[in-house]
Amino acid sequence: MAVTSGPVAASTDAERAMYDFVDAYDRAFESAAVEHALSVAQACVLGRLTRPWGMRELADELGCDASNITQIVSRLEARDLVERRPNPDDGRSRQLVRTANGEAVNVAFERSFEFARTAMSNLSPREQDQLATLLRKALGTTDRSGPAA
Amino acid sequence: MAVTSGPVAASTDAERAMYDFVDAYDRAFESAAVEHALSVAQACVLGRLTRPWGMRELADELGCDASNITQIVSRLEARDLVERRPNPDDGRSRQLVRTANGEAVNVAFERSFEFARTAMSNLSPREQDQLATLLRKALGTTDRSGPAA
DNA sequence: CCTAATTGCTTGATTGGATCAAGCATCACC
DNA sequence: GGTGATGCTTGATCCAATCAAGCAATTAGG
Repeated sequence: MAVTSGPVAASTDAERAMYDFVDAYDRAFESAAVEHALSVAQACVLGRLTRPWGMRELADELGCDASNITQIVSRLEARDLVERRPNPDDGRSRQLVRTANGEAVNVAFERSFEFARTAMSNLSPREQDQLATLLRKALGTTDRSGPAA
Repeated sequence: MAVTSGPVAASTDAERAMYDFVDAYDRAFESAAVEHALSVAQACVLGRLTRPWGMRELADELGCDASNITQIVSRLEARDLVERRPNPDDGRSRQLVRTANGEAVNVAFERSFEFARTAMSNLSPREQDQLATLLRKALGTTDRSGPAA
């Protein structure tokens, strides 16, 4: 059930478009993960390791318990996708990094997860900018990209 | 780990906006579910029952095994949120409906899940239309709302 | 220094979600 | 009315998530 979205009652047309979009995104993510024998959670973790991360740090980033990260990482480590290194500056902490194997799998995963690229390729550059601006505005985020008025 | 999105490598600015948006959506959904002691999967199922559904039908809709639905529904039923009725037209099938209780919880859940409404309220009506059009175009869906040339 | 509190991570237990194989009841078709 | 499909459930297994507890290393105070 990759799907969080649903036919929430009394939604406007714009809201419906949002649901459909998020739904498609989530399904595409899960499907790409499964292609490479990863769970969603594992793909999430693997994807963040563009630099060494501490376990605690990852737990905070992903908004879950540290012990959850422990077990997910243990499974990734058992498959030689990540490595727990000692942190030279703090004996309690670990530095989590991708192995060469993990790099390769992550690259393959990102290639499979073509949702974003496909979606964008359906839009002109100008439309892409518009979309980014609208999404950020909808989120209430200060738009860091737009020419904004 | 409500989050499927992640800092996927080499993403453009527009892709980043997408990730952030989906991430925010998913987190909001889960958070609203938890507020009402529902899991994401339970909220998903409960939310679809605007009419009676068969178990098989639900499984297809949500893209999972029928036995998965069985257990989720069993938990919802144990909490008196849904009811399994016999299908008068087919003795094998069930008609899954919300109880009065389930209706109330679902309404409360939808009220809590204000993400869509909040997001839209940050946009003018014209911008909402634009966003819907762009999202549908990005999905490659035939836009059913737009003036679309 | 040396203790005490804090911090980072792990373990164990428990719950829920997801999938698969198997089974049972009902239906549909011939 | 027997055979095969269909709808749902059960049982087993694995993973994700959370909580309580614990250990080790660090930090803070005396």
